[in-house]
Amino acid sequence: MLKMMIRTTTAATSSSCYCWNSRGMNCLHSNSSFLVFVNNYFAFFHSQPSKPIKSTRTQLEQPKRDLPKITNVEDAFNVFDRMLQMRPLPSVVRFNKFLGQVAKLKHYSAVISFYNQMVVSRIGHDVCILTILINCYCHLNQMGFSLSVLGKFFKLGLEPNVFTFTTLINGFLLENRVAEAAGIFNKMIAGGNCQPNVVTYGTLVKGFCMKGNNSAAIQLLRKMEEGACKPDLVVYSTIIDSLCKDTLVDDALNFFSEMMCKGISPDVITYNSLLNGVCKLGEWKEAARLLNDMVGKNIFPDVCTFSVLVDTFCKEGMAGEAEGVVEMMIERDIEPDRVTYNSLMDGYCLRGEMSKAGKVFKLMLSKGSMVDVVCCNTLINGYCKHKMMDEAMMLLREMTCKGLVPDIVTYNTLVDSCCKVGKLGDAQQLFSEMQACGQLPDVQTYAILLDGLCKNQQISTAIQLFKEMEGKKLDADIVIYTILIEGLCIAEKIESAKELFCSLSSRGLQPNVRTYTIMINGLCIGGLTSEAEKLLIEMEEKGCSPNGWTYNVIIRGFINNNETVTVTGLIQQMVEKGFSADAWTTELIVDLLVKDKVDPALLPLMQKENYELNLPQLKLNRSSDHPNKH
DNA sequence: TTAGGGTTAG
Repeated sequence: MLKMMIRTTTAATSSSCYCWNSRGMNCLHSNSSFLVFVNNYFAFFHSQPSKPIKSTRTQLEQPKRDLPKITNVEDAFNVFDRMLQMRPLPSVVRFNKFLGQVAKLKHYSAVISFYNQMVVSRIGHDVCILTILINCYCHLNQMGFSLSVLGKFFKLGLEPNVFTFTTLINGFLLENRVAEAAGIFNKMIAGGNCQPNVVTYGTLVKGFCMKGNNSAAIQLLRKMEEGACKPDLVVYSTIIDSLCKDTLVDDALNFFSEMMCKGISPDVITYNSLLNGVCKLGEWKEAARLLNDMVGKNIFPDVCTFSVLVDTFCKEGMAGEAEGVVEMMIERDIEPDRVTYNSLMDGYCLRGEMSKAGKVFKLMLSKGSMVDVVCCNTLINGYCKHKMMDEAMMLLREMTCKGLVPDIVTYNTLVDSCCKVGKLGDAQQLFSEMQACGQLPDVQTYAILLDGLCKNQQISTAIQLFKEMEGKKLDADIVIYTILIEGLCIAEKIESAKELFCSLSSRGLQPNVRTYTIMINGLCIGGLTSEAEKLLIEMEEKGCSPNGWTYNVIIRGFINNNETVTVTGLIQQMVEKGFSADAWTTELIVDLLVKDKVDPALLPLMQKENYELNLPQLKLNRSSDHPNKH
């Protein structure tokens, strides 16, 4: 079905020339576009032996296997039952191998249940089995149980090894507890018996990267260089990936060169990180170079490489090209996975082609267990963005029927859209429902609902909700306070808005350009134009430069308060700073000029900005400017 | 037999 869909669309688009430069960067000419490169690349790829990676792996892995292959949890239960019935019972090592396989399939709860049955059946423990158990609790975010297993080591007289400690470090990192992870690492270094190895270092490097602390990660890599445990491909790739995610692609490429100079060869994962980094920046030439480089090194793209390309094409609004990539994957017998299809679906959503997005979703449904919460969220987000609330709500109900648990993203998306279409009751109902289902609202959920309430003139309910949020020990950030200040201004409670604004510094919060602009707008609405003007100066002094929206707001404020004397100076300031009046402000200014209420010296300024001084024309041009656009 | 890196959604 998808192939048919793909063929229909690509036929219409593949002959066109494309400019890949929606972000204004490194555009290739249409005749040498990245798309042409990708096509050439795949032509090369087609000439290569079929399925190079898959066949090699199978040949290598087959003879090693001494347990029946377990592909799902049902297999695991059957195999375990058979093992328990064997006499004599299989060795602990065999049970370990079995549990290791099940853990690799991410059936962590099943592993714990098997372990408990092993205890009942008096099958012995060893360091390995307890480490597997710790790993399972870690992945289930139950560090408390992981630590109690560690206690078991001492009770049984077993000594945790480097695997055990590395697993614990990883567990803390999974819970974002980097300091505790680093604590174990430091104890290992200080202890002497069990020194960290390259995997331990790699785990901690990942932890620092997760926290966005690239410099700590790099420092650790440098420390490794000084010692006996040298950084390997994984350590370098982790740092390269993190730098790419922070858009520091040049730094990432420097590490890439450094790594190769040390004789460490990159693999498909390293290239995928770099490719993703350059694609996100729109650096197509670099992307093409990297793909060429991979080919030159006989590194074959995998499903993730293709998914990055699909996602990039989709984000650029080139769903047709993304379909082409999916088709190439299918032709190459590389099965697109849920990430690939999800990106494609998102691409259709972005273009408003919701029926095509729905078709991809159905295709995924037909492939068994491919649909997960993320896929549902993507489609729900698409429906919401196009105000198809009924379809979005229907999908939420379908998710539950299919046993998928809607997460915080699902609810935040839906609550936000209900607020935006004015269905506040539905938004509040979803807010209650999510809590009843055990999904605790986060700061973003509160921000969404508070914004909805404030924009719909329900300030007292908003304040009540804000208090509820404080009671839950959720830290309100500047976004929350800005929403409340705006709500108070909308409710014409300017004094309360001012009070809240003034209290920000004592709460350790710094107003941003949005906060200042909203407060300036509120002051103008309340007729307090001189205070608004003071605030405009103050924000500049405090290092928060006003933007175009700020100037438009204050200029309109002065005009609406019939204080036209100051307007000329403000317009001059705005133009000097490279901002311009939006259609709404322009209309007000032109009106003043027509009525001869402002300095005619404004005329050249307005002409400088190329405004047509013609009212009907202005009305036609009037855009629906929104604060968020600035 | 046990531990670390890459692609998707608000």
